[in-house]
Amino acid sequence: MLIFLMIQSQNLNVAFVYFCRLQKKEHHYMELSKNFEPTAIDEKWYQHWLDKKYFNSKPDSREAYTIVMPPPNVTGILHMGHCLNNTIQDILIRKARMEGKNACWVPGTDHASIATEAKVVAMLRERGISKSSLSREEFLSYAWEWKEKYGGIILQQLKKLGFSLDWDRTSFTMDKDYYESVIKVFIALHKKGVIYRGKRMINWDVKALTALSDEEVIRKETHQKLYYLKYALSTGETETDDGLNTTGNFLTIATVRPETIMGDTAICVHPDDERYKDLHGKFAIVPLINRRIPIITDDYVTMEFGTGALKVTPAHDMNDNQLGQKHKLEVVDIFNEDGTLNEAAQIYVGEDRFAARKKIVVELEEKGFLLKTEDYTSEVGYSERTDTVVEPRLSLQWWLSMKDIATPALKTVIDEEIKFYPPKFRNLYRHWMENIKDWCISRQLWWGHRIPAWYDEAGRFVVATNENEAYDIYYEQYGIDKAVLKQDEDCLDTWFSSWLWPFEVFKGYSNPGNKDVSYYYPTNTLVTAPEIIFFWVARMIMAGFEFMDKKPFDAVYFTGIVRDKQGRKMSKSLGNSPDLLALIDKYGADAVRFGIMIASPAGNDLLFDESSLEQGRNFNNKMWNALKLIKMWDDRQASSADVVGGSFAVDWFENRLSEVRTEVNSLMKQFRLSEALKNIYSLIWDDFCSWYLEWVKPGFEPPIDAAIYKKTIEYFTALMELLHPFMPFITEEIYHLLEEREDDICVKQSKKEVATTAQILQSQQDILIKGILLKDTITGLRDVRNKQQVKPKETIDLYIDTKNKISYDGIEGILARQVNAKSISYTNETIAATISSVIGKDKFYIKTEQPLNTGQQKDDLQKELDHLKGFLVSVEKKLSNEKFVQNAKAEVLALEQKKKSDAETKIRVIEESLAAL
RNA sequence: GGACGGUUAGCUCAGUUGGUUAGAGUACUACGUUGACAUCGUAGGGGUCAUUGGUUCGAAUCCGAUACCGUCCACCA
Repeated sequence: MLIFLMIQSQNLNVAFVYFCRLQKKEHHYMELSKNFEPTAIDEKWYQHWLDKKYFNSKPDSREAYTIVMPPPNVTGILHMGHCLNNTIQDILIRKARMEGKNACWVPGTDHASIATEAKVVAMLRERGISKSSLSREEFLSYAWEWKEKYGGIILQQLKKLGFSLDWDRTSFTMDKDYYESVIKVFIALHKKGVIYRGKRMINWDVKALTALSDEEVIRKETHQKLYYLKYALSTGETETDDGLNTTGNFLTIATVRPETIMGDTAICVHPDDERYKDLHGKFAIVPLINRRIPIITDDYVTMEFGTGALKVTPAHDMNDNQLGQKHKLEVVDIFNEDGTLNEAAQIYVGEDRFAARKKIVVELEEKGFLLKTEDYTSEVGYSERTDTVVEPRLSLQWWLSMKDIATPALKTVIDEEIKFYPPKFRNLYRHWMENIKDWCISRQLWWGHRIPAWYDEAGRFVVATNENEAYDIYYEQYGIDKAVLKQDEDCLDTWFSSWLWPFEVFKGYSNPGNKDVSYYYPTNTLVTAPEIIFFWVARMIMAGFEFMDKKPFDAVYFTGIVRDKQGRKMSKSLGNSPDLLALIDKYGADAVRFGIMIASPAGNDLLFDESSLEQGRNFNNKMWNALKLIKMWDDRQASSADVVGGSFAVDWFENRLSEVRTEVNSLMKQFRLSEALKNIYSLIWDDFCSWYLEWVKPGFEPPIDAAIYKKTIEYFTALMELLHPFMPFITEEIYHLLEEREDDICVKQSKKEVATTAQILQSQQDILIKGILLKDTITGLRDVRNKQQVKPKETIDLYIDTKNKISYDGIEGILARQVNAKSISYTNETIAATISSVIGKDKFYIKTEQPLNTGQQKDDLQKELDHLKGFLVSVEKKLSNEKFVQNAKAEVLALEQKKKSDAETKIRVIEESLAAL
């Protein structure tokens, strides 16, 4: 229609030009989809980056920036924890890469002995094969088969999120070299005398049939019953007196584990407990099995708990065991390794411990030994891997003495040579390290690093790299050459291999001093979950000092725990973990990365909510549409006329950009990534899209100024660079769509920021301040229009009453356009028949065609007047306070005085307006 | 039982050495679709900063106590 009219008016030339622009617009519109469509774009760029080998790192003259990825279990599938963890690492790595560092991020997997062995056993069971029917070699070949098939799944899934890992360096804790290093480490520590064998109380997993370290035991509040049992008192007075005759009197004890009474070898009371004073040194008789046991005293016993009498079962309780050692008690082990009762129990032999508990309670009650039962809640240990109740058990295991190894590792964190973020974890670390216990490193499993110890038939053993060496050492040590040696069946705790990770991925132990390890080690940052601070972080620090003589990393960033909307920890058993791959399909990788980062405050847990992913997707679309807008502008017909004051917009944005860039850099140095992202988000959405683009947007008719167009492309590019570490795919795509480019944003070197916040020049400050004035004025006038129901399309005439006309220099054009004013003029007098409003210190009159609603205006002005008067009172109160004037700093005082005079000016202006109405 | 952390808008969080009558995102409300975007725009409402006592001219901020929540550690059967 417009074109038709133009032709009608014989303005043929203009019409023709306009028609061409329309065509061009149409063309661009077809080129770019309505919204950002991530799937194909993500795949395209990831492949491109791989083809270009951008993620591959080799030692060179640049500074290295190294991160070793915490290796996920080979059994793992991608979950929210991985996503959060690795997104953070990717952001740090990509940022470093763009800052000109040689960024190296090493991927890999952990063999996870218990978890993997459980998976393999389950797989075999499905095929109808039991583990016990297989030889070690047969089982391991199934396990490797399983690993080859499923062990890489998680790494493939990580690629979907765009992680810039150096895939050529992919490591596995059971790679040949790695395996050999673990064995060598064992031998070295054994030689040093810190690895030893010992029969001790350990946490036993009756399902996995293996020892667990303390850290692998999860304590959970558990509802139980406390049984009060009567033990008959024996007439016999001495140790040798074997009479089972009873005095007819009883002693009552309280226990939650009645099935262990067959293992009782004493009853213990507090020496000061008046109730039992006459029983010291006497004997009691265990119900049902009639074993006579001594009554001993120890101040370990709490008089107030239960009856104040404790049954002592040294084989089945950590504390009882210690008591037993102290008092040299007999140890009666009544359980098999699978948690069933053995011959020593005499009764219920072969029954499971919990089945036996039920039955024995019934029998005790029937025979009159059960006095009463109470409900009781206490913490019970469960196996982290199999979730069965852990059985304390005496067992011969391999141990690593920790005291000496821990010393330098503690010091380095206390001295902040290794920094923890957030720092609160330092205390936790210190406490654990100061109270460190020896580490049980053997596991009764096949999948893992086999303990390099060989035994003869007499139980004597040697530690050696291989069988031949074992025979040599054995001969040397015992002078026997005809012995038959058998290797230990057990393997090492998984963490005994992963504590070498930061240097062994560079073959730092197997090939000491090689080029890679000297270049990349110590690594820069470790990003991990606080749950494994003891399992892994602490031990890596120890290994670093023990084997490399250097700390493994400069900083540790502990991520939060990912929780669901209700604050519950995400877990498989709760089923509240979303399907990450489905989310990536739905929202795209960038949106997932955005969503998880924006919701992840530094040092806090992350409450995952899909709505933050939606926010990420919307952000993608916003940027996509900004791109479409810019592509519609045509720079070829540019004039140099600055029709709408675009040059102010250009200057202003330049300064905003540099301001935010400085802020972002500073936040990222402090690992405040979520806040950095918020700043970038707001810079793009608010400052760039909502303000800048609107300010430079050409009208329908005039083309955009060539210089402004060029600047706009430059700014958009800079924004994409800033955002790239967080959202790599869309930024790379837009980078290439903005202009024809040879290079990629992925490896683009960002400008070095020289200025710090303090160094921002006064002229820059002035521009930023003017920007604030402009925005406030626009917002204020739009508010007035809204309240007065002036239709958006309706133009106004604007009159400004200001003492400082110069402050509107260069922004009048933008202001007029943004508030749809057809004219702006200055005045010192009240303009009749207008809407008046006070914004900042200036007064505005708006002339419209609309009938005026003076009531509404009066209300608004009155409201503001009340607020200002209240404000003024508080300021005056402060200023009339002598002590304040005496004590406050000069700046503060000046500020208060300025506040006062500003408020007074505004009040006067508003009062004038009110009077005029 | 011990240690540490937290409590700010309906929700998720900022708030730098005490100094505008406390900010953001999201949710909410009103208005608005002709050309980047309704997955959007414009504007708005919303908080006794957990409670309480103190220090100070001045406290969300520093100190003490209380309550609640969380995490870790610990041997009360």
